[in-house]
Amino acid sequence: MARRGAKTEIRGARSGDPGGDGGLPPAAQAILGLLSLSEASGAGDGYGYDLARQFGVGQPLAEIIHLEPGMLYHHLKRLDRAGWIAGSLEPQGSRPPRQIYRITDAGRAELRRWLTEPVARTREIRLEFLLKLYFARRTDPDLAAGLLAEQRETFGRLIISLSKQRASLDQGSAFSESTPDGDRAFVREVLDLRLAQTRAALAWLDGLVSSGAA
Amino acid sequence: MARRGAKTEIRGARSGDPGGDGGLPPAAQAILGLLSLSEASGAGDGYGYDLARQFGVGQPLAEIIHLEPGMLYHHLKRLDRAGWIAGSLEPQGSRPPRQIYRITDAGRAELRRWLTEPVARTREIRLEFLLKLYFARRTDPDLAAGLLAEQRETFGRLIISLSKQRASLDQGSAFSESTPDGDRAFVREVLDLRLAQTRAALAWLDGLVSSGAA
DNA sequence: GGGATCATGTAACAGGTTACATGATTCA
DNA sequence: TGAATCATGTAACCTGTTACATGATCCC
Repeated sequence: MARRGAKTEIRGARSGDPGGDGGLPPAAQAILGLLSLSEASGAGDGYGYDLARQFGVGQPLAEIIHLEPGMLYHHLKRLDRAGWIAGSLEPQGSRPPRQIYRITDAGRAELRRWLTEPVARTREIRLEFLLKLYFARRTDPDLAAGLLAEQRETFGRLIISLSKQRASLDQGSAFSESTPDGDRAFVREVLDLRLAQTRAALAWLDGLVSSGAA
Repeated sequence: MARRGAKTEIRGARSGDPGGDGGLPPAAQAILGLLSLSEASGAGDGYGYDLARQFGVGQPLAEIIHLEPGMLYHHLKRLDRAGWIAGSLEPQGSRPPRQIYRITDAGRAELRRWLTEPVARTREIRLEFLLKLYFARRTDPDLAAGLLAEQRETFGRLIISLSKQRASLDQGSAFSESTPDGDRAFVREVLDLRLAQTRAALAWLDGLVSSGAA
C-alpha cells in the first residue's frame, strides 16, 4: 500500500474544496474584493498588515468572517501564484518593507465572475453570500441587484425541489419499501428543517429587495 | 523565522477544532453511536466495511453526513487510541480478516455526554444536532426529550441575545460613531439573517415537540 | 527602559476530500 | 473472463487554528 511507481501526473481538479463551485475559498475572494475596492476608492493600501486591520474587530467584515494573519498571508501568496494579484516589495525607510499587492485584470475578471454567481446551498448564505453582497454593493449597484435576483431564483428552485422530495417520501418512491418507519419519519424531518432554513433565507432576501437595499 | 530553541512543551488544548465544544468531530460521534446501537439492538457488526454501508446511499444517515471510507477508518483508529472503542482482529476463513470494534464503558459515557448537550450555534443544527437527535431517539426516548428541551432553551437565549445586539446597533453603542452608514446597515442585515435562521430552527424544534416525536 | 504597534511570516497540528493501492472471491 | 463486491487502508492535497519567530520603531 505504498504507492510505488504511481502515475501521479494527474493533478488538476482541485481537491479538498469546501466551497463546492470549484473556485477560490471565500476568504481569498474577500481579499480580492478588498484589493479591488482599494484601487477603485482609495480605501486601504494593499499590503498584508493593512488588510488584516480590515478583517479586525469592529470592522463589518469581522461580523461574517474570521481571518487570522497566518491564513491571510497564505492566501496572498496563493493569489499571487495564481496570477489574480501581483506583489511588489516597497521599502519604507525606517519601517520594515511592505509587500504591496495590486489586483490584475485576470483577478478583476475572477472577482466579477464570483460576484455574479449565487450560492447553491442554503448553508452558504451565512458566509459566502454575505461576502458577495458586501462587495457587489460597493462595486456596482446593478451587480448587487442582479446577484440578489439570481439568489432568490436559486433558492426558489431549491424549495420546489425539496418539496417534491418530501412529497415523494410519502408515496414511498425513494427509500425502498423495507425502510423502517422511524427512518422514514426522520428523513421527512430532515427535509422539513432544510425547507424551513431555505424559506427563512428567501424571506430575508425578499426583505432586502423590498426595503430597496439593492 | 525558524523557531529555534522554542518551548514546544505546551501541547494540550486541541487545535483545529471546528466543532467548537472541544469534543470529537461529528463523524466520530456518529461512529460511536452506531457501535453503541449495534451492541444494544444487534443491528450491525461493528467493523469498517459494515459501518461504511450504514453511511451509504439509501441509508438515513447519508441524508445528513457524508463519510468516505478513508475518513471512516481514520476515525476508527483515533477512537481506538482514545480508548472509546476496542478493536480485535477476527479471521474470516477465505475472506480478508475483519477488525471488529466494540464500544467501551468510557465510550458509552462520552456518547451519553454528547447526546445530552445541545449545540451552541445555529449552523450546527443541520449536521451535529440532527445526528444527536437520531441517536438519542434510538438510545432512550427520555434522552431525546431532554435534548430537545435543552436545544429549544439554547436557541431561545440566542434569539434574545441577537435581538439585543440589533437594538443596541440602532442606539450606536457598538461600532463607534465614525462607522459609515452603509457598514452599519450591513451589520444590521447580518443580524437579521442570523435571527431569521435561528427563529426558523426554533420553530422546527417546536414542531417536533408538538407532533409528539420525542 | 519597556510595552504597544508595525510588518511578515513559519511550525505543528487537526479535520476533510479525492484518488489510488492491494488482493481475494463471488457471480453473470 | 472480467466486473462487482469484500475489506482495509495510504498519499497528496486542501482549509483552518493556535502559537511562536523576528526585529524595528514609536510613545509613555
